Amino acid sequence: MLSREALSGYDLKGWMERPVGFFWEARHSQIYPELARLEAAGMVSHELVEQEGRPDKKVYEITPVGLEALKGWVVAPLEPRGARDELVLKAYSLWLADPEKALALFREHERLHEERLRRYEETNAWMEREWGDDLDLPGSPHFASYAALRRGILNERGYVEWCGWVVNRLKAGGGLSESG
Amino acid sequence: MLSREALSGYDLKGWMERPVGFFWEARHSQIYPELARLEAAGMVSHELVEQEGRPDKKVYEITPVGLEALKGWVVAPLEPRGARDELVLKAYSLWLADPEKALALFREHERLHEERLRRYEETNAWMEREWGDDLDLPGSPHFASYAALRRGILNERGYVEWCGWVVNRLKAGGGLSESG
DNA sequence: TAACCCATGTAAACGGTTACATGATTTC
DNA sequence: GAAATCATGTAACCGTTTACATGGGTTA
Repeated sequence: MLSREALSGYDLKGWMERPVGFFWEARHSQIYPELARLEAAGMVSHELVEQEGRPDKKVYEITPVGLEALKGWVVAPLEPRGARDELVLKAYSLWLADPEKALALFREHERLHEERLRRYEETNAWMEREWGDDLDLPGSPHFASYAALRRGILNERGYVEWCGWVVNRLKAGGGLSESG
Repeated sequence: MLSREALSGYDLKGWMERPVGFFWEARHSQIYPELARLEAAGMVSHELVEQEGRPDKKVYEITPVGLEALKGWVVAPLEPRGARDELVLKAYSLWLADPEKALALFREHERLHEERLRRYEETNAWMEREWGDDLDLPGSPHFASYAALRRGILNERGYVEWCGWVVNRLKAGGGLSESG
């Protein structure tokens, strides 16, 4: 985020909510110590900006050292972490569940992911309208934002489809495995 | 897992690798203390099984108390955690990357997820062949395993598609945002 | 004889969350 | 008068990972 523009800890927290929150999140209690740590490592530096009518803020920018480190990290090899999705974990124990309650749970999550998908697709449309040709240029930050969003959309689509599938099976469902 | 059959810590570790590892993972260093904790809480109990030619083992089974707790947990509400996918995080900084190296990274992950997808689909075919009609019964553990696997498949499909999309953009890519 | 499987644990470190803590300004 | 926004931090806790630790049996 700091490679795109200079931001305060509070700004970073805000970015975490909307565009970046689609694929990463962090609380302010993680952000502030991390900024201090990065500054001690020479990756970022800050400037105190005095404001009127609101608290002063520390605006951070990335240093040349930090930028080089970031560039290295981007293309560094990465072994994919094993997935950890609690709803899928619940699905694995679904055979033990009260069918009514299970149905409600999966319907709720279907709705939730449909809502997310809708928001992502709105953002997608906004990006295409607003940023147009930049989205074809891999050297543009707009392209990078768009790429991250695309992943979110495909993920949510799959999730909605899956929840729908589970809901249908539960609705049709023949009760327990042996009894009628 | 213990609600399906009685297992040792080592067995649980094994299950984590193949069928369960598709959606959850845990190291043995987490499993053993957790079993002890669950036993202290009355959720599971163990029996020492002596073996010849190999170390003795502790076989754990779920208690009635544990089973009730599990049934409650399955249908308990769950607020979805924000996604944390490091490759998507890298994608967000892709505009800073050496295009050659970025291409290699995403090609590698495309391959990796294609491979996973293939394995999942093989397992899927195996389940349909082997378990047949059980897969329609929400009260059957086979149905639950199948449901969890379905999520993995949809996820991998989306991932492969996304990596392919990024690779294509990088191949076509017009270099930096302003220069030629 | 080296590597791998079976089998079970502990200790230190790390990343992240929740809760604690403060306080002025603006909006409802 | 209450709630939300702006703004920054710390402390305790918790789940997880990495590394440490042991040791017999089997397979290549």
